[in-house]
Amino acid sequence: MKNLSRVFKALSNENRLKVFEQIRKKELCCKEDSFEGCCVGDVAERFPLALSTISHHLKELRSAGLIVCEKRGQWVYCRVNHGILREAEDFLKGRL
Amino acid sequence: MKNLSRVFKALSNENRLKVFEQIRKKELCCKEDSFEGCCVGDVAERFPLALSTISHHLKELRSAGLIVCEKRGQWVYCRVNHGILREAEDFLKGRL
DNA sequence: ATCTTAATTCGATAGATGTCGAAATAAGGA
DNA sequence: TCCTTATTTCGACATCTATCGAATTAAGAT
Repeated sequence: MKNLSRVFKALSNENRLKVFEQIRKKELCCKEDSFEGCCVGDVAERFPLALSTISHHLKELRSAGLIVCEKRGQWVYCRVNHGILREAEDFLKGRL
Repeated sequence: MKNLSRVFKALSNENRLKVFEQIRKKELCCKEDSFEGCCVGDVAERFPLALSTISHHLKELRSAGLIVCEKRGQWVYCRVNHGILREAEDFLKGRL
C-alpha cells in the first residue's frame, strides 16, 4: 500500500507526469531501433523548468520505481519500468 | 493531464488511499443488497485519525472525482466512481 | 592540464499538505 | 425547545514540495 501510494505520488505533479509521458512517448516511437533510453537533456528540452528541477523530478520517478536510469558516458538514459505500471493498473482494477 | 494528476494526487497519501480502499471494499462485499454507500463514521472507525481529518480526505477524494457522496438524513454516503478509475487505468496502459 | 558539456546536489524560499481539536451546521428524537 | 449524533469547517502548526540559481561532480575533447 505504501509502495502504491509512492507511485501515485510520483505521478501526482502535473509537470512530473508530463516528464514521465515524454519518456514513455519517446520509448514508444523508437521501439524498433534498439532504444537505449532518453537522456535528461532530451527530456528537459520541452519544459519551461530549470534543468535542476527536471533532475529532481526524474529522481522522484526513479525512486518510485516508475523509471530506470543508466549512465553511459556523460549521459544518463531513462526508460520506463513497465512492471510497476502493471501493478498500479491492477490496483485500479481492484485486483489487490 | 491535469485531471489525471489530480486523481493520482488524491491517491498519493497512504491514509487517503486506505480510506478509498475501505469504501471500495465495503462496496464490493455488499454488492447484492442494494448498497447505498458507506457513511463517514463507518470509514473513520478503522483509522487512528481524527474524524475531521477523515472528512478532509473524503473531500479530496470527492473533488478528484474518485468517489461520489450523497446526504441521506444525517448521514453522508460515499460510493466509488468507477468511471474515473477506468480513465486512470487507461492512462497507465498507455492508451491516452 | 584545461575547457566543455551533462547531470546532480545544495541552499533558499514560497506555497501546499496532513493533522489536530474546537467550533459550527444539520438532522432527528425526547 | 433542548439534547444528541453525524459531519463539516476553521484556525493553527509542523512538515513536505516545487522551484530556482549557483556550486559541484563526472566524462570527453583539445
